[in-house]
Amino acid sequence: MSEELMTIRQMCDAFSVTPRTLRFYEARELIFPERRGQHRLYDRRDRARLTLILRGKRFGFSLEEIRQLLELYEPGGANHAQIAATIDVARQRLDDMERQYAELGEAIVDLKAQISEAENRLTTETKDKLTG
Amino acid sequence: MSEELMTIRQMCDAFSVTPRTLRFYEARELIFPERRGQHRLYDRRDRARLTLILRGKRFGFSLEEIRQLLELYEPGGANHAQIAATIDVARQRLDDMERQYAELGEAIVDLKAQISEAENRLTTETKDKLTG
DNA sequence: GTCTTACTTTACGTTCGCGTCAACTTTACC
DNA sequence: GGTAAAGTTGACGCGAACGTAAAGTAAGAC
Repeated sequence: MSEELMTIRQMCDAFSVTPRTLRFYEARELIFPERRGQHRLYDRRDRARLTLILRGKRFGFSLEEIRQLLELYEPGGANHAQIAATIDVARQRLDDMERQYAELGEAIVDLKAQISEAENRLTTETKDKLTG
Repeated sequence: MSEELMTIRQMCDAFSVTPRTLRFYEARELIFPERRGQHRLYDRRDRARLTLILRGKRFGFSLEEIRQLLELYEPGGANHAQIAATIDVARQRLDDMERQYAELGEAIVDLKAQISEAENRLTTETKDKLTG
């Protein structure tokens, strides 16, 4: 267990996904588990990538966008031009994320206000009944 | 023009959506334009709702979730129990949004670090070529 | 050895959020 | 009143991200 390999079931339990999902991500070339015979085995690297995949999904990125971003987290392999291209992609995503961050902050403030306003309506309505 | 009514085309141009999209939102009961004869006419309220719809979509909410949230922004009509239920939904959404906000902040820091690291790899590679 | 259990591939099905015709009706303009 | 522009209602199509059933394999338990 020098590499802390996990079976597909252990992965599913750990990350709350289904086997279908993991195989789907593999088909889309987002993760590359080893094969011991026919079975898949996931190592630390696969788990790190899956964490990033699930995070990306929560932010509304498509699997293809996530795949491109993951290249940025890979140490070697790509050539100069590829790295540069990936950086460009990443910078655009970063812009999107920062815009989304700001907007989300506003929306939170907004929603909070709406909630307390609605709460006031409730208590006021109650008071009306009591004093009416 | 006391209510600043807009045709579907004007709406599409103003919000960068297609007529199909607006009719789809109407079918899902997210907006309720008036009818002048057969044609739809959108007022200030419809535009406000559409703004919230598009914002919600950017945050990854489904149209059904958005529909529920929109009830919160509606002044009258609902009864006590309905308002209370809507507030519950809203609070859960708010939790999600705040979690997402925090996580997005981390992801931004993370991605920035990855980008500058990748940039360093580029410049280092260049230096290697120059000094090699 | 066979039974169970975990895993595999293949492949068709499903939901969401619209796109894209097709066929009609209005409305605007001359 | 004819015609073009804008709008209308179906209805089917489509890509993304899986769900799900079918059928096969491989390894350990007894």
